[in-house]
Amino acid sequence: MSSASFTSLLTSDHHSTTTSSAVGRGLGDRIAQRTGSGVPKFKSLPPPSLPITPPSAASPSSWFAIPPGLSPAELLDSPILLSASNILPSPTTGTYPIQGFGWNSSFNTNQQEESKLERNNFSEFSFQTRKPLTSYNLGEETWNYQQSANQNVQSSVDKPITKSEVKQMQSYSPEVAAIQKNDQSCNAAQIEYNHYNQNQSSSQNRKSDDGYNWRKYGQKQVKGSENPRSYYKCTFANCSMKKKVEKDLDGQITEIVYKGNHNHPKPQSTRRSSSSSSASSSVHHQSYSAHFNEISEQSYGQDRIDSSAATPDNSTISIGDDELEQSSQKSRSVGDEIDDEEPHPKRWKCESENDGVSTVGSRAVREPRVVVQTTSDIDILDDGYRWRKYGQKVVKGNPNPRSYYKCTTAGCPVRKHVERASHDPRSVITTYEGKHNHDIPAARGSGNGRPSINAGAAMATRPTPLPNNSTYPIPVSGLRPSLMEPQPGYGMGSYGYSSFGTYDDALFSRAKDEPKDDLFLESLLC
DNA sequence: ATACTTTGACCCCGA
DNA sequence: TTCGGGGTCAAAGTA
Repeated sequence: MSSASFTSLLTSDHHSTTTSSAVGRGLGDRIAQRTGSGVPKFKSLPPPSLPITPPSAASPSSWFAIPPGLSPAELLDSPILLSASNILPSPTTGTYPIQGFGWNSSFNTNQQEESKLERNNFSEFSFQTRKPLTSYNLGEETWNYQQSANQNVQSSVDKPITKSEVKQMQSYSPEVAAIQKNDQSCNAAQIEYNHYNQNQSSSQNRKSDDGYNWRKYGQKQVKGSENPRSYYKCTFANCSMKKKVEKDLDGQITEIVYKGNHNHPKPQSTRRSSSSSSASSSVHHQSYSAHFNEISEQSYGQDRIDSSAATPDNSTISIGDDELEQSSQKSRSVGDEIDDEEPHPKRWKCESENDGVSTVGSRAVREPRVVVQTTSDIDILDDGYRWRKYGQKVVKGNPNPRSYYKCTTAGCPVRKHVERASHDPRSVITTYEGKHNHDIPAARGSGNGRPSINAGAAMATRPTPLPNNSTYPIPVSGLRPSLMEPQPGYGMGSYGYSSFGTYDDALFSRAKDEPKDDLFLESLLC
């Protein structure tokens, strides 16, 4: 949970043994062993990921941009996999998008490819490299980090991670588990979407198959969208978990927003999926689903449920299985229906505000935006301060909701709001109001300021503080504020920035929208 | 009879 | 202060 743990994990490339040693023969060790380097566990872990693009809607090209002459198989072995293009910060948290490591290919994969996937557990990482990797060179330090991530992922590809390894990691490395938690929440949320869609299309089930029982308590037509929004509460006694689901006119989910936390284990399924086609995929899915545990465990999982049958020992592994399996099944089953013609990628978002890890990405229409809001509504967001979300609204002239945050430090007047730009849905504008009258708070449970992966790179790209009430649309990509170390005095100013759904988008949007930081831009484009 | 969904109305909060 | 809209309630409807 602690951001410091996050930091340490991600900066421990060459020191990973300090933590991995405790993991025993866990994933980290094995990867480190194979790579000869440490394992930044967070990124080396199987990608959490969301992006289970419904094949029926998503163009493969939206996930794969395989250079001419290269085959997917070659790409699997290519070090450019999981490039920075996949690592996109959240507009609010600035944290890396889990979907950057998306499993898209996994879920878009046909059965022929499946054997490969089974051999290479992590071959389902997203290949969302729409532009040459060089475009994403954000500077040496950042790049090094990415390389490190790539290496580790590559290593993962080389050797599947076993369920036991996953469990070991979870058991012995709480930091990893904490990080994974966020990832999985996103992953699982996306999975849920697919699962949901699957059931919708097949049986018109109205119940979402995230493993929990939900009671619909309202539906509303929200402004700025033709899609009705349904409100659900978890039916478990005293559980505060809610979710909002928006569907388009076709009944496809376009957005899922989770809020709160389940205060109970996921109810045990009373109907296990017995889909035959996925024994194998289930196996390989176990590997990564188990990596990213808690939220997913809380929020998503097995199919039909019986609330009364909740089990405390609710294995993440088993939880993930059905969803992954089924989403995978669906992907396979409709793989031929992939729509290459979707002209306008639609945003999706997955974030766990509570833990400061979120994802933002671009995907094809019909993929839901998935947001996970945990109960505290307080978090260390992108800038190192703690924010309490106090509102959200769709404002006039912009169909996109604006999140409103207050700094949680007593007496501090600073507020900010975040919204996706109406003129360019790929960009998110954060506007700060006021000045912090205090230093950046220490991260919870740690002496460090906030989640940080690469302080050096972060500092090199950190936006210049702006005057009050500023709106400063610059891409978060590369800035990765949440990865930045606190800087004395930084918090005394205010600034804003915007982020973009895809790395390449960010680059070009930045070029267009943010001409101020030429050096930064150059570093991106060189 | 029970469980769940639908839907109109109301409340609250932020613009 | 007003207004609009998101979120919620709860009665009615449905399976």
